[in-house]
Amino acid sequence: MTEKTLPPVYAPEQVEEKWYRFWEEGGFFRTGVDPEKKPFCIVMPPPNVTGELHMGHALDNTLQDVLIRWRRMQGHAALWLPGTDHAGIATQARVEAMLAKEGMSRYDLGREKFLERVWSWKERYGNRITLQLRRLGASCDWDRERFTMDAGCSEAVKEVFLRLYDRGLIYRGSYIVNWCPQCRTVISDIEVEHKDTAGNLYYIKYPVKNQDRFVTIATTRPETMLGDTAVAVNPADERYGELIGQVVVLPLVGREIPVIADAHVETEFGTGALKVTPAHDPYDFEIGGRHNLPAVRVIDQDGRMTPEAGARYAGLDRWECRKQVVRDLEAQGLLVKVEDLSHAVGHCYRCDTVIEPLISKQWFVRMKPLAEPAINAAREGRVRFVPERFTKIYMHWLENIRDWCISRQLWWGHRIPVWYCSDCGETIASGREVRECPKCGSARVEQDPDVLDTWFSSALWPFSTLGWPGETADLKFFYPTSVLVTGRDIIFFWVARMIFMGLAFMEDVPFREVFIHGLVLDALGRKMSKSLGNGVDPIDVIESHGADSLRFMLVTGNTPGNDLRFNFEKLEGARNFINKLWNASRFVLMNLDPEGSRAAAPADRELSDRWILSRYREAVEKATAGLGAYELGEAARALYEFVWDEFCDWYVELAKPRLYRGTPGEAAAARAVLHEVLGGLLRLLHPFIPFVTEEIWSHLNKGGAPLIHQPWPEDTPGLKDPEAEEEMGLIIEIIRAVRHIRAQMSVPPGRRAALVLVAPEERVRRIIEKGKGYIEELAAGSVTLAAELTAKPAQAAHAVAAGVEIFVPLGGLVDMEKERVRLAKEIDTVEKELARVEGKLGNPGFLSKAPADVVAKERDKQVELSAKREALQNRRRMLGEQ
RNA sequence: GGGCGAUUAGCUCAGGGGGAGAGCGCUUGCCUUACAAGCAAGAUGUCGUAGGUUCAAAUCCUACAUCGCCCACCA
Repeated sequence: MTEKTLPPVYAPEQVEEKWYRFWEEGGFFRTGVDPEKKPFCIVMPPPNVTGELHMGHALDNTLQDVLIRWRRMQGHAALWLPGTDHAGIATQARVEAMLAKEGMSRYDLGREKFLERVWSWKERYGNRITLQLRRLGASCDWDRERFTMDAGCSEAVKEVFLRLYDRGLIYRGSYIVNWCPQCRTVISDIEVEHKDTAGNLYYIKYPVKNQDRFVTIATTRPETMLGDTAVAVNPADERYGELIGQVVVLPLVGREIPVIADAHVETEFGTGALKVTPAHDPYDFEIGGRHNLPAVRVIDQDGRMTPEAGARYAGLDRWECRKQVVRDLEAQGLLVKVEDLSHAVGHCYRCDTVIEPLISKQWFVRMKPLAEPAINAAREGRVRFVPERFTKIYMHWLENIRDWCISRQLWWGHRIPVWYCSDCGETIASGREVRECPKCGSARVEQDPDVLDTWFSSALWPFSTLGWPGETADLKFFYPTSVLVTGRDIIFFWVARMIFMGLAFMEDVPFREVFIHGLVLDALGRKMSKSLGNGVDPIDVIESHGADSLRFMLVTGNTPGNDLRFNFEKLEGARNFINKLWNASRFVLMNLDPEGSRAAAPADRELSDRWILSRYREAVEKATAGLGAYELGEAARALYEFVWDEFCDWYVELAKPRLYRGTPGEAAAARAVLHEVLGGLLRLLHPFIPFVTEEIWSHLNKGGAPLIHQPWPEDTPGLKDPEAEEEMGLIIEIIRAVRHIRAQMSVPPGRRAALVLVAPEERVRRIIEKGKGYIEELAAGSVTLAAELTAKPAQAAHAVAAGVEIFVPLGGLVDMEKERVRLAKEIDTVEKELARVEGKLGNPGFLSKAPADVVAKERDKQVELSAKREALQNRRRMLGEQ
């Protein structure tokens, strides 16, 4: 009776919360070390604590959840370890913005108070995204939730820093770095986004000292000329040969600077003469290093000109100064021309401000020694990318890697565990607070004010979350983790760094496989972004269509590594599918044997039962294979097709007459098979759409164990029933043909028509015999057709002669004549090829001289071709010889 | 400048050496006791262009074109 209470439309909002609570509180997501089971572990890419769930997260976490739920059902110790990232710049900026509203800056509060504010902000808002992940259905082991700045992770960060420092792989130095004047911190090379920007190329004359001539240089940044300390030309450049070693007078400044030769100067670009500003250009910095040039710093940390730029310019904003310099040059007649130029300009990935290269003292990680093992690991296949092509991108980056700048001028983050003695200048790296200098005993020691790049702690995530630097059972059991699922946008930021850190500290890769997915684009194919305002909020979607619909939409039609367009039609398609499943289940539940007798002896099964069970095996096979190959979209699609096109459209319809009008035995058999297949389907679909399947399961298996812990259906290709599949396949074709006749040709009841079956006669008779009932049922009203079913065109003609007016060749809804021609051609080519192979094999010279494997290959080919020829000839026979 | 991906039905996309696929949209007919978020029947494609390999190419190879992405110190 309760079955009747199931509404005809599935209402996700009424069940999702209930089931999530049931799973979480029931401890169904919990996993620990279990030597009886195989470990399967995914460490979640930690979303920013400041974050709100966006479509990218939804996709990433859906894929992970599908894999985890699948492996859990397969009986693995499936651990999905969640957590969040402290997101240095992002979080600090968020809290600073809050302070700004109160009219304060972090400096007003001071470091300690400010950090307190950030922590309380984190306590208050930091769990937001994890709550949103729950709504998506993410089956993480929340008891193990971690944070990149919790005690354990902080311990790991310190330990790694100190060990790298001891190994000489971390050093401090003055280098030119990418400075963001807005965020007021240095950022690493990969945090700089190069954007093509429309700019100008200014041609400026530099007078040669004591001579009446000039060198004309070209620059996009005239304001930096105030810091020039040389002009460089290519030594092979004939135009400038005699100038090398001469001195030019820097306009506006009056400084005398040398003309030097450097082989890296392009002769083609601009005038071939390059102004050298070591303090404000990475390239010039290197030239400066090679030639021992002084660096004159003319721009400060706020992007303003320094006193060294000269009184006229000091204090000006860099853009203001550019205009001023150009005006001044023009006034002095030193500006030759200005050209338009589109060139790549570095922007801050966070705030989009134009990066200012500055010389600054920072901490770096020496990358070459760390990169090498990471390259080897990929080359040797110890870590495998899916899709494969991302291996190349990863390798290319590591092969050309430069040292990693890891210090950040922020307060929120892992503070660099280094102290400096202001008396003797000693640098002390330590895991503990240092109060006095171990060298001179001075108490005037101060910790480095900077913190580490956020990605430094993320790089340790796969082992810091499992208890490193302790030697935990978790580490032994779950490390290396099974797979990393992430977007291709953070291969460098994160994936590569985890790999080299894992290799450096765990002596093994952090994960065996990296499953890369693309971006979620909007309906027009654009990146979803806040500034465009084209983002779709996953929570809105969950509220309107349910989490299962969102998940299913994200998984289907998505192939590894490729972008995915979000559109509502697809979402509706997913919802409709879920509703279809819901209704098919309603049907099964309504017809369930009230006595609960489910088992039907195989003997009671009829053709359609055998058929659907066999098709079900096929679905199991495809779903399992798809999941194993990370072809989740393919797996989901196979299930979609099975549910809709086979189970609903055919089997359920074929079961109805037996349920409604059949003998008790027939009805019981149908019920049992419906129950069995639906039960299996729910398992297969559970990883993709966990809520609705668990809900249906609870009705189907009252009082039983929940679906989430049911075993995944075994892949049993041996239980397939090819005979049933073939017979049923033909019957389905017949039914479709009969319907076609009726619909297209409007056969009124009572009028006679004939179907021509393209198959050997005795088979046709058998099929017709078996399929008669089905045909009468599903092509009702056409019953008079059944008697006329016939095997050969000739007989069809006979039927026509006997007053039958319409006939349609089956399989022959295709053009029979065209088919015959095609077949003839194919047989011809196969025969030709076969003749060639047989000729070869009949040649004693070939047999005695050719290598054994070549001969074997030819023999295989012969067998294959003969089989093919036979199949083709059979088909031709079936078409009916003329 | 280098690398990668895409190009298949009106739209969004799967597939992939031998008979062109799905969803949506469209046409026609249906509220048939699971479902109108549905059922049944249909129409629609020289699979970007040009070469090559092959008995056979939408599929593999090579160029090219268009779009997109990533990397890069031509100021």
